[in-house]
Formats: sequence, C-alpha cells, structure tokens
Amino acid sequence: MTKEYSNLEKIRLEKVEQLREQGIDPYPAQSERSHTSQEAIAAFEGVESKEGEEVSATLVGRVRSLRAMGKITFAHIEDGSGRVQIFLRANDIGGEQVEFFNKYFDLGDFIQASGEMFRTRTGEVTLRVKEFHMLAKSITPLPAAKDEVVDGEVVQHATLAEPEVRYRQRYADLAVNSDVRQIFRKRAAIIRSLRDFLDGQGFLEVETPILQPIYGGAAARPFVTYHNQLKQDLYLRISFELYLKRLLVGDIERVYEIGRDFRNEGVDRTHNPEFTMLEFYMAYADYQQVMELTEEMVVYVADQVAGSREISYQGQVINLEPPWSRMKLSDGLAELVGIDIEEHATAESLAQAMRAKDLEPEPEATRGKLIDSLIGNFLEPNLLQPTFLYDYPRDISPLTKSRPEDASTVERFEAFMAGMEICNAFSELNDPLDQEARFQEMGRDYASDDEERHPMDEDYLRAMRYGMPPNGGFGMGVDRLTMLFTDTPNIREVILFPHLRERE
RNA sequence: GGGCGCGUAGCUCAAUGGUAGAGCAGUGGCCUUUUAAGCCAUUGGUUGCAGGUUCGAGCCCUGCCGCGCUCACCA
Repeated sequence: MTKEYSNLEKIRLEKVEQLREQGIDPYPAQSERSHTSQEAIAAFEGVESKEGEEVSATLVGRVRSLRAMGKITFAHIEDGSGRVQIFLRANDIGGEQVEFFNKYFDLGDFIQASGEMFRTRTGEVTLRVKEFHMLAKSITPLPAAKDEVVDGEVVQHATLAEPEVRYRQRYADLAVNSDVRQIFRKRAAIIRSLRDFLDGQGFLEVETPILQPIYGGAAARPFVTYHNQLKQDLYLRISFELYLKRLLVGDIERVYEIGRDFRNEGVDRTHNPEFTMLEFYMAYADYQQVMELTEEMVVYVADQVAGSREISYQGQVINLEPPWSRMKLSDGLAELVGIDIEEHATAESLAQAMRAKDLEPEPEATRGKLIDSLIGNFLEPNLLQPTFLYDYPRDISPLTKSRPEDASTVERFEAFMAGMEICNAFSELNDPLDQEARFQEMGRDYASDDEERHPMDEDYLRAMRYGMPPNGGFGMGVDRLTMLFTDTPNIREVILFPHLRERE
C-alpha cells in the first residue's frame, strides 16, 4: 500500500526536494544547542541590566508559530523546556535569508538557530537569529491550528480534540497538547514516588514472570499464548500475587513489583486490557497494618506530586489526610442497601433479600459474588472520600486468611475514593492445608469452563508447605491512582497507547 | 455484547431533503518589533463505507466500520 499524500503534504514534499537540490539535507544527523529555551531566557534576564553583556545562544526546537512581515519574521520555537520567540531581520542576515526561511520553514519543522538574546519592544525575550538551519522537515501538518500566549500560558485554539485520533496518533496528541505531556510527566513522578516510599520502607523491588504456566492471584480471564519449543500454553499474568508470595517463602520479608497485568475483559472508562499494577507483600504484618501503610503511601505520593493532601477530582475535593474512614463491609451494606448480610448465610437467602428490595440477583451467583455486586452498585459509587471497606466474604477471597471469630469472612479490605476502587489488600493466607481446601472450593463453586476459576497451583502449595511467614499483601491499580492525581475521567488519558480496535 | 449518540477540508466547526460553506492552516501578493499579527487574492471535499427511498440525500431508511457515553463483566 502506498501512501496517498494530501495536497498540504505534497507541497512540503516539494520543499524537501528543493532543499536537496540546493545541497541542503533536510534531515541532518548533527545538531547543537547551547541552552534550552528557558535557560536562554533566564541567562538573558540575568545580565539584562548590565552594560555591554550579551547572551549568545544556539537553540533548537519545533516551529510552533510563524509571523512573516516582509523584511522581518517572528516565530516561536518549542523545545522540552518551553517556548521562545526567534526574530529574523534582513538587516542582520540579509533579505535572501529571511525569504529562504519564509519559503522553506513550516509549522512543525525542527530548527536550529543561533544568535543573541534581546528583548523586543513589546517586552518578550527573543533570539535575534544570525544563523539557522533545518534539523528535520515535517511533512504532515500537525493538527494544531493556532496558539496564543496569555500570561505565559499557551492557549490553544481549535486544537486536536477527536479522542480517536488523540489515542491512535498519540505522537500528534503529545506534540500538540502540552497538557497531555504534563499528564505523563506526572504519571512518571507518581511511580517514582511509590518506589521511593517502598524502598524507604525496606521493600525489595523484583520482577516476576509475565508469561505464566498457571495464572492466578485474581478473578479474571487471561490472555493465552503458546510457546513453540516447550510445546505448552502460557498465560499472560493477571496478577503477580502468587509469585511474590513465593518470595516470602524464600525469606525475603518485604517485596514489591510494579508492572503490567493483562486481563481479557471488557474495555471501558476504567479498564484497559493491560494495566499497571503495584503489589507489595510484607511479612509479620496483617491487613490492619497494611491499611495504615496504604494511607501513608498515598499521602507520600500526594506530597511529592501534588504538593497538597487535598486534591480536586472531577469537581470533587478529595481529602487524603489520614486517617481515612473505615467501614465494615456488612455495616456499609446494611446502611446503604438495607440488607444485613450477616443474617443471610447462603446465596439463596441473600438473593431472596435482594429480590425483596426489587434488586435482580444474578441466578447462579455465589453469596460472595452477590455481595460483590452490591458493593459495586451501591457502595463504590458513593464512596467519594477515601474509605477502607473491610471484612469481605470468604468465597470471593480464596487467598485470604479467615477472621478468627468468623470463618465466613476474611481479613481483607479495599480502599475507595472518588467512586473508584483504588486497591485491594489482605492478611495473606499462609496455611497450606487451608489454601488447598480453598482451591478445591473454587473448583466446585465455578463451572469447569469458567476461566475466572482459580486453577490449582501445586507449586504454590508446595512453596507454602515449606513455611510462609504471616504477611499482609496489597495491590493497587497505578493507572487509576494516576487518574486521581491528574484529574482525568478516562483511563485512556493516562495510558500512552491505549488499546483501540484495529482499523482497516 | 445491549442501549443512546457521533463521524463533513489538514484542524475546529456550519449547512429546512434543493448549487457542500466559514475561521485557522496552505498557496500568491503587500508589510522592518509581531505575538490567535494585519490587509488583498486564492487552492483545497468520493460528507466513514455499502446499499435503499426520492425528481433530488451530508440530512430520511437498512447494513457495515470506527469512536464516545452508558449498562452488563472486571481492577
């Protein structure tokens, strides 16, 4: 397939040809810079008041605006540090050079320009260009029409808005929307601060297999692939849990991993087929201690990246200051749904109570799955301020320690804020006999073709039989945390290349 | 997967079923301190794709493709 060039592209291709005919390489390998644009501005402002001092600079960047006015031309170029105005004048470089610039430079081209910094009559620190050359010619016009600078802020007019194009052509989105670049800088800062925090707490960062012969650690459908030489199916991990806990058996007391999980499930505003997870496991801690560490960690991130413990998310102010609310799951459901799950020990009984409230329980669901649906439908959307919901039903928590005083519930919590689930944590089950029984229970409760069923992991049981210290574990969706801190309503805004259906 | 909505020039958007348009970008001019520069002129379209209804379809109908919102499943 050959590309059909648009009329605008054809004109620029012609310019490329003409440059080559003049012996000018439109894509040279060498470039130089003495200052970033902001460094050059700062350097000039530093010496501006001093007599006879000049700032010479060689700047590089992308041409973002062009104002040709006969014998002079103004333009803005943008580099990683920001924008700076450049000024070409026939008096300085001759009329032919100005004409050359006007003829061959388009919006989006990369340029290198050298000269002295000065301040224009209207007060903008600007590079008076002595020399310039093309660093890379842009063929396809960037989809930005016009920018305006108001009080140092770039205001964009009629900029790329179509979400489909923004996600499919993220490069154009980033090139044109500086606020999008800002989101991904913040994302990196969030991940860096999570690492800082955990490293500071004595956790060891590890990497465990993404291709797993047996998937586990969560209830989700996996992606399946095949290894040719081993002649076996492998699954892309749906969680890191079972591998990280094997490391506790290996006497690593505190361990974490930040990486990608893959779940073959629906795609929507808060779900991407691959997403970034943080899991940590902490020997000699239980879920109550993990709760406290969770608060500390999120507040640490807030201090580092937001500079405030109050953040604004989609018009809501969220106060991250510990301690967060703690709500026992059964109390929460009693209050918000009016059903006391402790009075309904079986799925049948609970389903009946739901029907009495005009709810439609899913027919084959277990008691735990019914409770889970009540959480998702009634609690989650209402939990705007940070809240720990704790003590979950046993049958949807097959890796979690039961509560000593009530074997039907387990020591597990999830944290919610802004109507979103942020993390999931528990006192990890370390009794190999109980664990084996749970795997068998799962086998009974789920149909044999239900891919969400936890497969029996014999090696994991063997590890546990060697002895696993009591420990608290934690998992958090990093993308969702990033959504909170960047005030974005869609997970695709915080993933550089989100999955869309393939086109053509 | 279901429901609702959207898809028009490079970008942002118009267009009662009746000649597909504007601003910006582009092209050609004028212009030596502009900054959404200005002024004059001007190019640019298989209206997502394929059918149908109609004298006539961007608009109405059907199917398909893609995206968004939403419900279901999930983190």
